Amino acid sequence: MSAPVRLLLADDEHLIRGALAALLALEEDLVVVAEAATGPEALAMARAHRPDVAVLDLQMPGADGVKVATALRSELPECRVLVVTSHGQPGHLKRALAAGVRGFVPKTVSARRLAEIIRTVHAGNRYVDPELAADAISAGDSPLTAREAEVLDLASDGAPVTEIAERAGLSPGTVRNYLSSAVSKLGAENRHTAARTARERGWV
Amino acid sequence: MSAPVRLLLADDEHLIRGALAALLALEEDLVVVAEAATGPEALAMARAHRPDVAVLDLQMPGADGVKVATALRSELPECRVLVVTSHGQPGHLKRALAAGVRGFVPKTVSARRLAEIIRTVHAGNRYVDPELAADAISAGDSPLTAREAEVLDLASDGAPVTEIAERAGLSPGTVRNYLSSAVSKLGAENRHTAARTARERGWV
DNA sequence: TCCCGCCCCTGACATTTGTCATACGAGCCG
DNA sequence: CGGCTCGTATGACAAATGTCAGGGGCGGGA
Repeated sequence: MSAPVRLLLADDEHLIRGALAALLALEEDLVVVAEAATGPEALAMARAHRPDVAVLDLQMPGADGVKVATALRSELPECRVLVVTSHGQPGHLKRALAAGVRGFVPKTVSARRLAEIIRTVHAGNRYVDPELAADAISAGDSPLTAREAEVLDLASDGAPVTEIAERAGLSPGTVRNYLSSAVSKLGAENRHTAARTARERGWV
Repeated sequence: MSAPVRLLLADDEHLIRGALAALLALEEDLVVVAEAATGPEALAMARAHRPDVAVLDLQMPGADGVKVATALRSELPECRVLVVTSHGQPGHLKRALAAGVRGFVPKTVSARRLAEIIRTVHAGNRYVDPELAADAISAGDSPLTAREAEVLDLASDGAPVTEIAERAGLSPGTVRNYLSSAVSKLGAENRHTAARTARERGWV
């Protein structure tokens, strides 16, 4: 038998992380060499322990899984990254893939299945949960231009147009135009629903 | 030694649920007698197995932990309920306590700690995570009247006033009045931010 | 080269909001 | 009973927003 796969586990929920570590430890060919509760901690641990596969939660304080993956890609290219997510939005999938993530799975999979996927990823293959992939494909590509997306993003926390304009360095009229076209492209009722659907689809 | 504590575990994330079951099984006085992935399933399992303590995730498809807790309270009053949450909002805490939940903890606790808390709850005591409790206390009581809260809730998905008025069976002018007073009470910029802060504080 | 799409802006308009004053009935407390 | 708050409603006005119709400038592809 070859050397075991060395894992880094990063999740902010202690309960989950510990439980996961325990379950994965049952697999003979897997060994958890490091754990982290935050994005920066995950990076530090990765540098220190150089795992074969990093299993990252998407939502972590400090820096999310995708950010960590991006950093890892340049610092430790030989370390494969597998992202695990609670309630997966397709938008994150796209971002994750762009960041060089090799696997993307929801937490609804079983531990046994996760172990298999870890092996798959370690072998150099990719794995994306079929359901999440379908969602991402059905969401399609963003019809929004860069500016429209930016403005919509700034609008998503309910700020008034003047503030958006200021933050984007645009004239208020321009902002309204972008918002208007974004809303019509998304078939939304108003900018708030537009912002939400754009976020759901991963277009912002 | 007395009989072991019989547990129901409900969480939609298979990974977590399985891992949790495995960890809790390590404790000699705890035994997981049922697992569920959705709210309704949790209820059915509880009816069938009559556990001593139900450990419920706050977020589940079908019916959330609080809804399940409410149902359990009337159907199986002798079953203690412990709610576990990923990223706890104080609002849910208040709702949960009102529903007769005996314990409320974030998933950042360790498995060992969780086991202790399960024992505490089983003994008839209450346990609320200190940090979450502090948040809830600092959030205070809702300054909103029932109608204001209702209207704000309907407004939270970005619907226009006319639609809110229709859905609430009110005149549009009245809706605007309520919205206006709610916004000023919450010190918000507009109804959207007001709706969000109200939701964060658990006032809707 | 010319055209087209995107970016940025302006101005004008209709509609939707937020805000205020005011009103009336119901229920509650002193 | 007399005030009080709450729910409900109007009407009016100001401000914000959504929608159109333009018009430059710039870069990339036919």
